[in-house]
Amino acid sequence: MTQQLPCSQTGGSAADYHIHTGNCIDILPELPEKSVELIFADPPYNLQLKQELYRPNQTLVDGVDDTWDQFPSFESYDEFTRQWLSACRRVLADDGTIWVIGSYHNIFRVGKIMMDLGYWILNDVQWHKTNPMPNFRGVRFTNATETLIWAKKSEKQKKYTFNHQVMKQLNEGKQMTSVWQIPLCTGAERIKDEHGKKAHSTQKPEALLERVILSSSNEGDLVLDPFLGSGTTCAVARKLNRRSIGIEQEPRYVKIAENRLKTEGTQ
Amino acid sequence: MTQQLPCSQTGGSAADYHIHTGNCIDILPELPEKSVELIFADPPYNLQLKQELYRPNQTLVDGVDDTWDQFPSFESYDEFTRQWLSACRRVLADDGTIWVIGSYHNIFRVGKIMMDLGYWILNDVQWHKTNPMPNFRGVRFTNATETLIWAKKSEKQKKYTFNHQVMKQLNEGKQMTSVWQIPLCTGAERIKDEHGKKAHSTQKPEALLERVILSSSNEGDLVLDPFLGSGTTCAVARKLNRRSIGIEQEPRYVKIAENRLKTEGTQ
DNA sequence: TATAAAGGTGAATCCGCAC
DNA sequence: AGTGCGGATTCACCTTTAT
Repeated sequence: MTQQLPCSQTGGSAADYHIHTGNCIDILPELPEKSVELIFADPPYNLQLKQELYRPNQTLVDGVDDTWDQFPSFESYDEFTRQWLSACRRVLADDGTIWVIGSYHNIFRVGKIMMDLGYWILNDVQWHKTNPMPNFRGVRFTNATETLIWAKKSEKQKKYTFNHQVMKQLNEGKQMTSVWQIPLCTGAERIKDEHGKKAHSTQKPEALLERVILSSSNEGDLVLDPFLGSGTTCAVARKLNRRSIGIEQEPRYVKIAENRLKTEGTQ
Repeated sequence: MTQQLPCSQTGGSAADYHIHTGNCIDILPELPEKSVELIFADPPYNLQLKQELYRPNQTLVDGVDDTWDQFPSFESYDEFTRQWLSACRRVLADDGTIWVIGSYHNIFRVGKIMMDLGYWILNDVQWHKTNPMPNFRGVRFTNATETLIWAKKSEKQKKYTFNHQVMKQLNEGKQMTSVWQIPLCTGAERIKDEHGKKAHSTQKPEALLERVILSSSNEGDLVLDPFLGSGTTCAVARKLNRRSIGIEQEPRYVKIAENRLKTEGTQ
């Protein structure tokens, strides 16, 4: 079934990747049930954009609609969140886990909906940015973290992958905690466009994905990213000998990701 | 109106405190509207601990099994949360702010409801515990944080207190970030009962409250804690010359708090 | 008295399999 | 679903006891 969808793919090795162009809410139902061992999701939290794209009854929003209550963007964002999280839960294997990253703008809504859908939280990991953007006006605390929710599919789920010893080794022989000190993705790792500007506004550091993938999947496992963006998940998955599927709606990001994987693959 | 409620109180100074015995959902409606400059709330987390946990040396972990932390369902917890947060919003001054602390068990639900009620999040501060309890079985990451949501009353609110320079001074001259490294409340600071056991299962460190109160209130301001517990908020508020109101449902905790304030007051 | 060793403990959603 | 058993599993800090 996957092959019927428009996608770029490699073939043959234990680190194959597929990239699908489109909305994950449309594409995920075409993937086989329970076929994915690990999901990493970095969903958008641009409420304004989402309000333009979705509403609870699935129709497109065009202009002012006075049937909205006082929190239209929250409601539409919640509906969007419920849909992609539900679609992810269908393709997640019964012994799989999911990671979702977000900031205080969206992570509370996302976490609440994950709980409502039956996901069972294992940890809330804090990505502690060692070089955060300062709050120039001094009106708040410098926002130095993003939150990753790590969850299994259900409360009753017995089996899931956690490579405790691998994490311990990455932490000087001591048990890894839920606080990960990792710098922002900058410098050579940050992908630039033809004008030298950053090609993607929220490119995640590979070090972050390395911890996610190493801790909660094994070699040969299939990893899914429903909001692939610049392709970090597929790139790190391949480096660590995991298979991967990426889904990305914006053709320009798909191009960036494909080029990144092609380039890095020849290195 | 406050005086008509059963409460213990001091009189006269800029650091007066009042402690009310009862459920904050019942008591808050009796307090004047918009009368409080700062709220710190440490509500039940609804931990849902379902079994006993032993350390590797076979000793039993003294978990939080208090009945006040038990809720029959997410829905009932959400309804409870909506009620106390609404009641708090009524008594909060139009230029005031609120802090709510929680863990991954509850903070996503709390944050979502805060947003729905119109609160506008300023920061999600991470209390990074320097000495957390390890994950003894090695099946998850050591849970090393609790989350504090700091919010103003509404998106449109222009004024609120943030003592940027005070925070900067507490951080070696550098802008304070949203990650606070503070140890657990242990040792002499931890209040013990007559048997030498911890008097409250979730007593917060004074260092945490100091940052909260110093950053977002001024001397003479009125601080409210709707879940006073062992009285840390009132104790720190008095030390920092803030007036305070504490509400606590459990008579045994009220006694502890009153005794703590009486004792410390004579020092 | 000083130093070392031993013991206690913290908001925790903490095992997996065979029978 | 309940029981029993083999096996893997812990960090920082404070207090108490021992040398």
